[in-house]
Amino acid sequence: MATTIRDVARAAGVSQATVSRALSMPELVRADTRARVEAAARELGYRPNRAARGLITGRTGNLGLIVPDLANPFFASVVKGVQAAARAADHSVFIADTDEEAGAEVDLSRALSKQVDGLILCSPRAPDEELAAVGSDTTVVLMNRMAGERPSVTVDNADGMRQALEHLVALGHRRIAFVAGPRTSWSNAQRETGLRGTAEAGGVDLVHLGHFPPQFEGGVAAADLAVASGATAVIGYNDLVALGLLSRLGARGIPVPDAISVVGCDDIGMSAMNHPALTTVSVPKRSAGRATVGLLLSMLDAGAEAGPVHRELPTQLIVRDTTTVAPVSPTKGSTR
Amino acid sequence: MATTIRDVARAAGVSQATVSRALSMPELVRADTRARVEAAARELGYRPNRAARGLITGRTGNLGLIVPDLANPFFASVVKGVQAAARAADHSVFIADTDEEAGAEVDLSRALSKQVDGLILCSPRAPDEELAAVGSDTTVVLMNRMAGERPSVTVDNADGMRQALEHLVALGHRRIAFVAGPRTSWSNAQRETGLRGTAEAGGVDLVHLGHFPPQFEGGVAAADLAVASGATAVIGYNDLVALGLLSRLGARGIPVPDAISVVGCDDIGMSAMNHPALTTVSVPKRSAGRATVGLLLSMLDAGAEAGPVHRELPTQLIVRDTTTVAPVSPTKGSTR
DNA sequence: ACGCGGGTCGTAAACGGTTTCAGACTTCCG
DNA sequence: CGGAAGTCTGAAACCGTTTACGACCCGCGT
Repeated sequence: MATTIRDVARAAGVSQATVSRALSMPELVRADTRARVEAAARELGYRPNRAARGLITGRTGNLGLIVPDLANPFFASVVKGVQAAARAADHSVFIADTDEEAGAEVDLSRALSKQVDGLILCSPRAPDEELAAVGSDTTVVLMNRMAGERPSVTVDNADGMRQALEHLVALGHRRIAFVAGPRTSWSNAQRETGLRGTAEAGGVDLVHLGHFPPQFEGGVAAADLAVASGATAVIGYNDLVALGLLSRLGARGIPVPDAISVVGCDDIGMSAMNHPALTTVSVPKRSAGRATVGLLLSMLDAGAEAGPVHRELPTQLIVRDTTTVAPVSPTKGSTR
Repeated sequence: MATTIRDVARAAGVSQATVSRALSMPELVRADTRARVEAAARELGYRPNRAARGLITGRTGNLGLIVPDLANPFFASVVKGVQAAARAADHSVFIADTDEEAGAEVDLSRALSKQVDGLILCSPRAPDEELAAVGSDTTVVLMNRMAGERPSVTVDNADGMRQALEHLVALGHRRIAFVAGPRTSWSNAQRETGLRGTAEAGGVDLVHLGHFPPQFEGGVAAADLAVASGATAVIGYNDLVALGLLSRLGARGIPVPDAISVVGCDDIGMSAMNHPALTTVSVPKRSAGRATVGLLLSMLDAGAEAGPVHRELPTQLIVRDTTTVAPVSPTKGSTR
């Protein structure tokens, strides 16, 4: 039914081999026959079947992307970056959403592995040993986390936290709360160590508030703990968490940023739209997506020659309206 | 390198044909040899190459999904629904993001058509004739719009608008503005006709405010026009638009809902999180995604026997905090 | 005239599966 | 014990493409 290479060959009066060559290695075939083939192909609307080609070349021209939750704007942006880069390189991308379901990435990656040249795995929470199970069949690059010797693309979370903390310190805050994300999240760990390091250096009281789901509701739940802690500023694991904080603080009538400053992380679109606009550390989501497919693609045609690679992208604090100088008389905490 | 059907055959001491049968038509092979084959397959970790299978069966087990913008939470939810349903049916899905770029769906669908059994096209803005160009090669079902005789899944936009309008009328509003979405958007047209119909029946002044981009910024831009129009309530094309309206109204110090009521459409997650929470007409995004793959899959194994099909899902007004009774003395407009 | 090399092109064998067809083996019955 | 019917299994063709190999033609040098 669909037009095949044989149809083109017949129409052009040549063999299939010539058609194949004319289209993919044009310099190997004489100019006039090449023209005949091209004309016939255009005429018949021929498009090579990539699956059949992949069968013999080993390259399918497909990439796989596994993310925990497409509805999370952070991942949505990453996906867009991946998409764009893949399309530019003439690749298609399978996208699978694990729905935050533990262990699903293993199944999904196995299902995909035969159909793709490489896999991008975005699995912040899965334990390392689980990741080890995936991708013996296909080349895998991790995104937004590191694990073992696996190639990966990450963002400099620790430095982002440093920027946020120094910003707050410069504003006079000395007791600062951090609303932690999921206990097993890789980037949460990064952010915590980043915070701890600069907190010690800067002499600030860092209050660690339990582990909360990295969503709006998590921030809502954490807000009361934050004000009770006597902190004059709160850093949310996430923009979503930070927005949750803002919401609950607003509901309680606590003015932001005058009574308490809030900063988020990720810089999702919503943050700029909020009122007041959220101060946040921006992570290059699109670029990270692009960089990851760049790395993956380069690994693919390097032919596993270079060792494991790692790229880390910078983060950047964006100061908006939810941070200001610390209130003059903090309710409690060390002001000495 | 990867284990093939031949490896399994050798390990089990049978031919490839038997392996193939044992795994896909188990009743055709004797119980003991079937057991041997299954054991060998499990042992070697054999997973059939779907691309190779597709080459001869014509079914790849892949679906394609083309959406205008993954970062838009509306589409993100739809995608999640599609994902879930596809996974349940043991299918993988290619996702392509056109980035709102006109004409991109044609290219993308052509690129994908050979690799998928069917295509879900979510292209609210493209003109009908452009859609006609896509999908002569593969079966296509439209999502969130109709066009010609194409099979499609939509939501009852018009009825949703009716519910919203009746809600506002019941609250005493008589002059109501609608912030229209893109001029060429199918669902915008649906929503406008739904509004116009019930507006006439209910005797309300419907103010049509230009065409705005279906985003937060669109709402921001439209807000001032809305208050100037003298309307006591505004319906946004979108939740994003409605949130933009709320933002600008808040910035101008106009109290919502006391001075003006606002209602959105779609019920994206953000709407419930806003303060005040947005009254909106909820559209079943996930279900729509699921229903679309259901329809597509049923068409695929019906073998093009049934004619074009259409499914329409209901919408449901969700009353939250941005709507209340009309203010007693509207600035202007017909109060007679 | 002959051999040789380079440029073009066709034949056929892969790739990893499925499916048709026919043969081999059982089983059962007369 | 022979044969018919039925059950399993294997050989081979096929899906659409790429590619190794060889055939052919041409012009060149000797």
